[in-house]
Amino acid sequence: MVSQRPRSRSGVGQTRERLLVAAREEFAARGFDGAKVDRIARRARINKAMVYYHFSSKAALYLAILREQFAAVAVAVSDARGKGGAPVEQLSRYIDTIAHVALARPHFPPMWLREIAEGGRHLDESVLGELRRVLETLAAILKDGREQGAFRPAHPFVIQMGIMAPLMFFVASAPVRLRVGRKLPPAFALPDLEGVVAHVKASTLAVLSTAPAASGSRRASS
Amino acid sequence: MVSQRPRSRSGVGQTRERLLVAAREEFAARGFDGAKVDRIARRARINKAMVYYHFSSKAALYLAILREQFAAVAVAVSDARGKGGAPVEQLSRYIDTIAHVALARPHFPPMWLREIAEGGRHLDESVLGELRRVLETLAAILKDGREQGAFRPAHPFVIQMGIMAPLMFFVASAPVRLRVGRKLPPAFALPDLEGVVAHVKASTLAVLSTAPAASGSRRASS
DNA sequence: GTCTATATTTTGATAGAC
DNA sequence: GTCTATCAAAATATAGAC
Repeated sequence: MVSQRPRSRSGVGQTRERLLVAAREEFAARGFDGAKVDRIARRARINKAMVYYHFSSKAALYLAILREQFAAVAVAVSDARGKGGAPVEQLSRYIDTIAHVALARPHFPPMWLREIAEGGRHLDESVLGELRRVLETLAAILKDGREQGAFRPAHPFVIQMGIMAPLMFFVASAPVRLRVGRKLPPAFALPDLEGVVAHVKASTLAVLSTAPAASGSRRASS
Repeated sequence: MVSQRPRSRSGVGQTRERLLVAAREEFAARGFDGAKVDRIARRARINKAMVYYHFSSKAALYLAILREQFAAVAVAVSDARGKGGAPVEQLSRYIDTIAHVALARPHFPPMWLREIAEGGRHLDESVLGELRRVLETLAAILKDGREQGAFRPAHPFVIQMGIMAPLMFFVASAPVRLRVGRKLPPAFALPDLEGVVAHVKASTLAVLSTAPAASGSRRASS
């Protein structure tokens, strides 16, 4: 089940990269069961046997990609927290970071949605660990805020849902939104991610904030 | 591609119901590609040939289930809106209704997440139509609120993400949350749906509201 | 309406030459 | 490291008897 990366570095070793890129696209677009090894190989312009040279199975390949994606998210939010600042600022940066990762790694949101739907059947301990790191980063921010009197008590899981879910959903739902929006009155002009980020920030901070909201200061959308 | 329901009503006609129940479970748990017709038949305690007697293909069966689920959501929110009341009340009821449907039909959230991830590949016009009805119901509530000066302008799509996404995500993520939470400090006691509903209501209303928030009146979680 | 085969294709995975 | 050829096991779908 492990990725058994060959240690020799002859040639550019570009094949493995192409394989990973192709697999990421295929898994994101079709899911684990919908993805076909043949198709991955074709996309990567390599032979199917090469897939099994680099990874012991389709499942191992999938897991490697999943792990890399979650690790990237965990590192990103951890780095963001490392920049310090007031709790409100940190939370805002946390949200920006999630949104940024979702944009920079467009395969992450669909894969994450699928894993949720799947009940996490493909998640092993290492991936769960990365997930925990993300949640712990958020929890630390909330704790700081509470101790400094800026935030009221709140459940990290709940806050995480309020942040992560709309962002993942929004990015992943682009194709569906296009199709639904096409037959809707023009007042429904499709929003952009920035609008969603602004909404998530405003709504999350409003719930957490202990300070009376300055009425009229926050935009709800673009 | 259509469900070609036989018109004869001899016997209790229970087979078809069992088939639908089994298929719903299988599709929700495994997705379209992961679901196997053999397994659906076994679960329904019928023969595989019976599946094809009732539905022309696996895809047609899947679509029938998807359509029924989305129609139920559309009807539920439409009914909820029909009960009238002030915009704030209506929006609150809209959120309750979505949460209630997600609980009453536990297969809906995972199927919805998967369809999003899939880019809506299996959604046909009839399903998209139901989806539009849901969005239009929300848009009508927001419009009322805006006209009555209770809500500030907001993008229906964005508001929909802020409501739908956390609820779907939360319900569907129960298994993953269990596994992640198991190794987290006890302060992370798992939240319940009510906590999420309260958060979604509070945060959405806070963003939309034109009235200064009464500081300290809203709980963020349970 | 229901079942027992069975046809046909696809798919994950491997053997073995180069 | 890379390819060709191929196996063995699923999986969708159908024929046809009862």
